[in-house]
Amino acid sequence: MTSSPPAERCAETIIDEAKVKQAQQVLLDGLLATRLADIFKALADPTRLRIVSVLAQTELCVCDLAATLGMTQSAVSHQLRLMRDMRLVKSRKEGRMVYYALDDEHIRDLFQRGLDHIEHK
Amino acid sequence: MTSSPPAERCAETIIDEAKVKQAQQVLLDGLLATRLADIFKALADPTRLRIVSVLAQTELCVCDLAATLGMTQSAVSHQLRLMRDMRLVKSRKEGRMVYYALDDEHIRDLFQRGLDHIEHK
DNA sequence: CTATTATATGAATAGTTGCTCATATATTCA
DNA sequence: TGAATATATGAGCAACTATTCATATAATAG
Repeated sequence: MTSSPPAERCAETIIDEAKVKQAQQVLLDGLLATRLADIFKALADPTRLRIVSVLAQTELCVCDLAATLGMTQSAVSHQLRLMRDMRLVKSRKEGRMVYYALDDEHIRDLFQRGLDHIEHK
Repeated sequence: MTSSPPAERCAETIIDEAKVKQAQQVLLDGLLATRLADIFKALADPTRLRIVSVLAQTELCVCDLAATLGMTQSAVSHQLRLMRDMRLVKSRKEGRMVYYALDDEHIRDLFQRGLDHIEHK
């Protein structure tokens, strides 16, 4: 990747200097914003949400998950890998089956809260 | 919803028929999953999160927002358009300036809750 | 009127994402 | 052992996203 240009600010006008200063006090830090975005990204896909909705209730092996969703084993497995990397789910091997379960109370909480918002309103 | 389609469905094996049936009971409906995903998508970007963090506190005109974030007016304006389409923010025109403010308590709530999770843990 | 300025927006582009298809790995069974 | 089966994964691709750049619109100032 190329190095970014010199530290040239951002040549936009400022209307209210004081307001901008104040805004910058509450402005979410860049790294924090990225980490927070990653959490929401984990839930920003219908397939993953459906997986969460099921695993919030019970653990399930990959092929039963696939059958439940009506999707291919491959598609589900790929998503599970992502979700595992994001520490959203954990897996447990039993014979040739692998059982997945939710592994993040934050996610369960955000999921439920989002759902509440949609449902009563 | 109605009776299940022809036995074919998705040619994957099922390990535990009963578990799958139960899972399908709690499985999030496709349309609902999409709508919920859209909510989380709104928060799944660092720039939008930073905008939310500022607008959660005060309204601001586009160029002051741009200055606060250190981004171009165009980039911010494009995001604001998206956020407006998602009914996340509302705008108020005053002279040649346009002031934006948060317009969704759900979002403010989810944002704060996500932030809490990151911060104390 | 013309020039300036605040905002909006279309087109282009680089980066990301979610799936399919083919195949690899690993475990069980006959 | 070899066949069957549950899962994982790499490559490829189509769709989507966030930004930039150029320009359009609209309001104000002189």
